[in-house]
Amino acid sequence: MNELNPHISVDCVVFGFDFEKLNVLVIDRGSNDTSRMALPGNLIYNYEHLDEAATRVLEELTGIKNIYLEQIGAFGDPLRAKKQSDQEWLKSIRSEPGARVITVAYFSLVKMADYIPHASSFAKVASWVSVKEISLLAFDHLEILSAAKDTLKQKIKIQPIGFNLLPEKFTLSQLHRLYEAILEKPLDKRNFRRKIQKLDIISPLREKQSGVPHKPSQLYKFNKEKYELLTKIGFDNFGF
Amino acid sequence: MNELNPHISVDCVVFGFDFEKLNVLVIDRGSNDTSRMALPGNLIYNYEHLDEAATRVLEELTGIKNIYLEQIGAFGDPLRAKKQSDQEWLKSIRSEPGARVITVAYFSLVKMADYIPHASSFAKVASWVSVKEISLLAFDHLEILSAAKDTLKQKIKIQPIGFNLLPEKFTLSQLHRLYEAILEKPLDKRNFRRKIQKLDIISPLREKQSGVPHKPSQLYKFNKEKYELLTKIGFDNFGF
DNA sequence: TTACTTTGTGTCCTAATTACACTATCAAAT
DNA sequence: ATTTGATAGTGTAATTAGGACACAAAGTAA
Repeated sequence: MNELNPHISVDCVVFGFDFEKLNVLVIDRGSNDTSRMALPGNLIYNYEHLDEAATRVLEELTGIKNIYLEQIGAFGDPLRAKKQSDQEWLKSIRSEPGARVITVAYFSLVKMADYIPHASSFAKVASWVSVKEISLLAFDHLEILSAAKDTLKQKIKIQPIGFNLLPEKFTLSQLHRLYEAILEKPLDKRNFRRKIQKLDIISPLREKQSGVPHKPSQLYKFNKEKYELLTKIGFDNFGF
Repeated sequence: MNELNPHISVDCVVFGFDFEKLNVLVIDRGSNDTSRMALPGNLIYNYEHLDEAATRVLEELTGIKNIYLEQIGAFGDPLRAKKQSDQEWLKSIRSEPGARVITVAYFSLVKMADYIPHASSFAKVASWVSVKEISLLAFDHLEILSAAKDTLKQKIKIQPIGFNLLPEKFTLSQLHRLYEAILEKPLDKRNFRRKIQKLDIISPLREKQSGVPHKPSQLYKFNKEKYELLTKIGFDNFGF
């Protein structure tokens, strides 16, 4: 048995929604070649909780605090260091030859407006890429992304986490398109609206869209209090 | 930053069903004191996949192969080594002072008859303990057990994994009690039977119970083929 | 033969789901 | 001022699923 202990990193799948499709934050490690794009991640400190490490990595990258974060699981097989060939990255983690990396993956939901790549003053620049356009990523990050999508799909069926992807004020159409984007299937407009309204976890505001070249839409906000009531009853099924 | 790398272990929550309640395999590390009971687990080898490590640990412990295993997630905060006081265990993992342990937790579903503690010829003896009776475990294992129960509850709603806990031939009543035990809520007998039969993933055998002091029950087997058909349609909701 | 135990079944009522199409309201262009 | 284009917003009917509920049947044991 090799006595080397593995390195532990956290990788984050940060989802954002642009009112049309799901996007993910990726770090461009050179060209525009997707095989050189990676999920944001870093080694954990020795004194750090796993969840805190993920929070830190995201804040270092985007400056966003109070981010919705959820663990996906642990990834990393012993061949990972051999499969990937990025010597620079290997050095950057102070890798001894033969040492492996185990990564604990997280997924995160943020309001896209909270992170605008070129406005950021952070070292590595991450950029938003449509989830559908990603067919290759560095390391095992494609597998992690895939797991993140699955976890998100499941999770949104039992908890109202989608609101983390929308601004405080949003329209039913935006919420509708969000659910369609996450679940990757069309949902009937009227049935969706009826269902979401019956849940009674969103409240209409005294405000409508303005400046849009069509009928302005009613704005709503997520009603956390009413949702808390539901969970106390053991509610865990949004029926999608 | 401390340069020590953490140790990685796998811990397994092995569920078994005795036709009445859910049980878990725990290792008795001394007395009958539950604070000294722990989930089976071990350090991973450096050349080992995470899933393989979990498979190995279980086989070393119980001799069972082809076990249903699913990752729950990674656990372990930097204080774990301080919180727990078991010096013997610390030594057994060759722990440097200050080194932390991160554990990747798995849950596993086995047929209880496949592992009978005292018939085993394995070093550490694990024993079956009713899940409901466990209110304390060593390390952070109670937290892991709790996560395992939650994961199992969710998972059984979308995949027919419960059959891993039953023998090849089982009765509808046994399946019924299994679902009640996992979901921790009563399910109406007739409604349960109707629902499970409509799914069409179990097939009656030309065989009935015998030797029981009551009306003998029809035996069924899980029909994997029909289930595969369902999944191809994207079916993922058992409606519990 | 009786007592005991568990199996196995059907109906009614309510709630949830699906499929489906037209009018209303705004900005922009003419 | 009128038209065009775009999206918002709404209801109903038919089907399907879910929940509550009680009694006869088939075996063993006494």
